[in-house]
Amino acid sequence: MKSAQTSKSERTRQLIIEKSAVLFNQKGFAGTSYQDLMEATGVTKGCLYGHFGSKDELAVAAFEFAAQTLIERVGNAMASYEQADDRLRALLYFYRHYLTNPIIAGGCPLLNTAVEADDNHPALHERVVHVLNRLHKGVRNLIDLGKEQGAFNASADTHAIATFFISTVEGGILLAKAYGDEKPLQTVLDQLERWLQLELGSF
Amino acid sequence: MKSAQTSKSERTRQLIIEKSAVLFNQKGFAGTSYQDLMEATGVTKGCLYGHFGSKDELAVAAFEFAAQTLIERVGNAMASYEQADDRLRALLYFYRHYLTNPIIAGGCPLLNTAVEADDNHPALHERVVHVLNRLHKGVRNLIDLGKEQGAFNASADTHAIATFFISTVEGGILLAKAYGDEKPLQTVLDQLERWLQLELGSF
DNA sequence: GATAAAATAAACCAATTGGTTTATTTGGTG
DNA sequence: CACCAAATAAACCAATTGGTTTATTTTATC
Repeated sequence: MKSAQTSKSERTRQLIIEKSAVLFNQKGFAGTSYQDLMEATGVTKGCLYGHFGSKDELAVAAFEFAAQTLIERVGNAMASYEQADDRLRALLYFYRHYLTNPIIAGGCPLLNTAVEADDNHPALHERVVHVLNRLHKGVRNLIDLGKEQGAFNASADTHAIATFFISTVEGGILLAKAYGDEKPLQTVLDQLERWLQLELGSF
Repeated sequence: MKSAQTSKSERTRQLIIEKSAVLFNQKGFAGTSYQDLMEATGVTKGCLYGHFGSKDELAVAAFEFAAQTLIERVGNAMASYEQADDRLRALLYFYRHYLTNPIIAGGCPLLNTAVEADDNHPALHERVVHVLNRLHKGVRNLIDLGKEQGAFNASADTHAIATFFISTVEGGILLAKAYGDEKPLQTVLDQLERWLQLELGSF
């Protein structure tokens, strides 16, 4: 009827992924059981196994979805601007509302998954590294754009700034989540913004 | 009967705590089973339950130990200096070698435990917040000392700097752990050091 | 060297784990 | 409208989970 492109199966698969992503993000991989997944998705175990061969496979798909959503949201936040300085402001604004307007419940999936995966789950860990690379590259591209546009200091260390940016933001998210209060993240972003102005030239 | 300082029981208890702390830090609370704990401690299940009434209780004791060790190490790193600027340098130096000379295998227990606990484990979460507060207070005290000694800019925002400091360092540890490479942490600390020099006046 | 404290080995428990299979509906779609 | 993909309900599995109990052995300390 509606869409010839999304079959029932595909829609169910997507539903499973989206609901599972929240669970895994909140409870972690080891902390999430099939019982939890069945309750959260509203789908039977047989259906779950019909779409994903194992918990690992589902967890990877769920993380990919969460990461893709993150990347898209970051992209969308900046998409309407052409000037790098505007884009950078939009990026900071995006993270400023990260907790009140979350990508996915349970905090940053990159942070959460990285912590659990790096010692325990090679498949997930590999994806985490890949997404971190994408994010890092995105920030680097933004800085390089600003340099080309003459808005940013040409001698700024693009790579170091990108690393510092991601570390700072993830650390801020960690504190905000731990305290159940977005203020630490706001504080961190305020400081980061001032630092960026010094490093890149005022924007 | 009871011996003076370290009874057999106390020594075993400490052994259990120390070995468990590593496991929990690497595998997380949900990811660690009694089977794992028995193997890691070399002690039987009966002995484990003789000392700790439940996995929760043991996890809390193990985290307290890890956190106490962290606080002590940070303190020791700075203890031999009287000047706040020297202490701050020592603190940065301490974190510079955080991964090659780790407090406990598996990365930062504060970071790891915070991520798993805040949505799942109220008892652990409470301890995490408490330790974060202690750490924050420690950094604030250091900054205030520097102000009193006239080494740091008196108008610097102590609270915000402490928050930024912790966020940045934890974010750097996250990246370094994810990449299995201490370079991101080095980069982050380089940037943080430059930023602190600007904020506090060169030290 | 005696002895109480500490630790072991083991059986035991009910519940849950991740995962499989199959017969039976459901309902989307052609 | 009829068919078949998709989803359900259920039983089933062996292994493991956190946790308990008890009889036995080790050992620290007096």
